[in-house]
Amino acid sequence: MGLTKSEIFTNEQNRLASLFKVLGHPARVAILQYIINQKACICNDLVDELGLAQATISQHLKELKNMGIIQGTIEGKSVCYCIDEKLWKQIQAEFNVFFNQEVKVNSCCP
Amino acid sequence: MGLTKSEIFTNEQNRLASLFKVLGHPARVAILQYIINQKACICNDLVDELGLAQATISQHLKELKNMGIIQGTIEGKSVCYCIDEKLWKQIQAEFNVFFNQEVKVNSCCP
DNA sequence: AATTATTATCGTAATATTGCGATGTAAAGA
DNA sequence: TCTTTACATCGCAATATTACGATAATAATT
Repeated sequence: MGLTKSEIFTNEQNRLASLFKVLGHPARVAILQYIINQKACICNDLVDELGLAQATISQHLKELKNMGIIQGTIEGKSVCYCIDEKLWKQIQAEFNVFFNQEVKVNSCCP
Repeated sequence: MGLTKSEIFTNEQNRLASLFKVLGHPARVAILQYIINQKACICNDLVDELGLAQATISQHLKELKNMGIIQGTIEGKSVCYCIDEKLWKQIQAEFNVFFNQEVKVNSCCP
């Protein structure tokens, strides 16, 4: 046990869940907000900005990269991160499809 | 370690992350879709519908209830679950605020 | 070439999550 | 009352996540 039974769910359910999951940590929310709001491309600044160790930040960045939400470009000895705006908008759209499902009226609901 | 350092993040960041987190499991996505799409109020049917043990379903329902996304009404010996539509729309709005932040243009981004 | 700066990765400890059997509880029905 | 049904909760095992120090890798700087 302790292992999610992905095989019993639909691809859509697994996809949605993994998108939600990667956003389900305050450090990753903070990292995204920071990258979105900086004009310049930040990288190591995240370590100073958030109060987490460099290894920890790097790990969170990796998860965001794995989902394709951010991209990292090497610039000399540092790395510049930015949002993949296309995917960003697409995720929003996928979430809205989920939320916009018409909720059927149930007798027991107030 | 192994403990999320909530205290270093803003309330908004922690709030968003916990909303995303509760949706970040395919069983909970499936449960929500099922409740949304049933006209009648379902309860134990979830155990048959998804391939998970009753104890497991009950635990996922509890997490959704704790976030206020669903409500359970006792009806005889069963429980009728439904979406809290008001909160449902509010969560969607909170997500959209997050996604609609203007992404600043970065020199390094393609 | 040696040093420094920036990031990634590895290994590991602490904690959280997932899943389920067993058991408890409360209402309905026999 | 006894049994059945429908859930909730407890306790546990397996696995995942979070965090960080140490170290490796790479590029700039001296």
